[in-house]
Amino acid sequence: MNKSVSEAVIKRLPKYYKHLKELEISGLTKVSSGKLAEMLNITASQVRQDFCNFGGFGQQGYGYDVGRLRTEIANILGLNRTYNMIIIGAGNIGRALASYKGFVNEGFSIMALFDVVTNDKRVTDNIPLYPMEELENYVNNNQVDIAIIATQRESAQEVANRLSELGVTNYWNFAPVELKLDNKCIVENVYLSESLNVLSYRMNNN
Amino acid sequence: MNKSVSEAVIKRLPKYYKHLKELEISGLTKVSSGKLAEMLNITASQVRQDFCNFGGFGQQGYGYDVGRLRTEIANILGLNRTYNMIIIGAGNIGRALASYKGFVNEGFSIMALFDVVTNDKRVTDNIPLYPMEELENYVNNNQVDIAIIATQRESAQEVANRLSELGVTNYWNFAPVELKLDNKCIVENVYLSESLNVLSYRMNNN
DNA sequence: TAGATTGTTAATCGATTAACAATC
DNA sequence: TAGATTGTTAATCGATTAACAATC
Repeated sequence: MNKSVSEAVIKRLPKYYKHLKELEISGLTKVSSGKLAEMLNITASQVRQDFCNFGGFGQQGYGYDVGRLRTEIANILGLNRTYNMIIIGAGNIGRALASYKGFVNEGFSIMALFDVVTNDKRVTDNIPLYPMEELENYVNNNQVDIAIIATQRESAQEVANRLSELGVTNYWNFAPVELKLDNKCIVENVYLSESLNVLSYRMNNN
Repeated sequence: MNKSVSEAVIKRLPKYYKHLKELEISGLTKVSSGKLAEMLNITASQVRQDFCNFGGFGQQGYGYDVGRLRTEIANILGLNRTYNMIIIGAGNIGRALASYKGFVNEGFSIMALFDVVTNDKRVTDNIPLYPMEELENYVNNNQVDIAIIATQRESAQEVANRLSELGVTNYWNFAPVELKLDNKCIVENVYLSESLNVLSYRMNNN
């Protein structure tokens, strides 16, 4: 099993998962590597190789059972459990993520928002907004699986350090910096401006 | 010159650019491939190979001139001009992007927001919010370089079709669907839930 | 049984890394 | 001149693709 699954494969897993959910909703119960390949715009070979990394979930001559495959991939992705998340930074992005309903369905719940300024900002939906001073107290008394860093670039590292000392190891980072944390920490970055720059690159080089 | 630059290289360009800006701010005027490699966490060879794709901007025995290199990469990325953007969908993400100040510095300005519901929502900062019926009229009378799709999943494709018919060819898509548009269109996707799923994968497989 | 389609090995392709002559 | 460092070619590594025996 997963002794170093390549980055490329990992990035495709959520795509498989998404398409399998769609297939399941549309009532299909079986799917072939060829069909999945078409949906993801890759080759059937690659689909089979990808699943082979995890043992292979198909049946020769038949294909893959949609429900089974979806469950297997959900397990691989860790979607068979729930995650408590907090957001640091109640600015535009922080509040947008807080009120976005899409994550909860997949087991990711946002428990609290933190910001230096708490007065002029409303609590978003039913999620409480705490001042930064409350961070230590909150984390010590609540399970925090993932911290979402949605602060200004300047304070992101400092906030991550504080969280790291409190034992938080998993970060979804929206600040345009590379967080330097010790090796046991896991950081997944969303660098919006890089994405926008790639778009403008393509606009000028196609 | 750029006869098929690989995806991997393209994705690194914004990172080079970001670090070069930092170097410039910190007052450094020269930088070596080794130094840049260290900043990006790659090898010096790779840095030189990357720049070689575009002709090479260095000087043997010296290194790269920070200002020159930054300008060259800015040109490659198309950052030597401005872009007029509109946002379709004034929900959480749409409004967050509208009020985010970071893009304007790089020449990306948000000119208008569109949504089916315009009454109960305030105009964000100074950006006007129009009803969807105004879309055709607006696009026909204003330069729109990039459309940001921030609608619900369900309406994203339909909105993109409308824009495409109006001649808009460049899309920054935040809806969790793959937009199907003709080949001359350029779509750059930001799939937040895929990023979150990769995070949970790593949390469960490290 | 015949047809379909997997899992997996082998071949190919492309990206990364190493090496080094060129030269500032 | 000697040291540093590029641009670029060659070697290596890893990912994708092709092929096919196994088998449902």
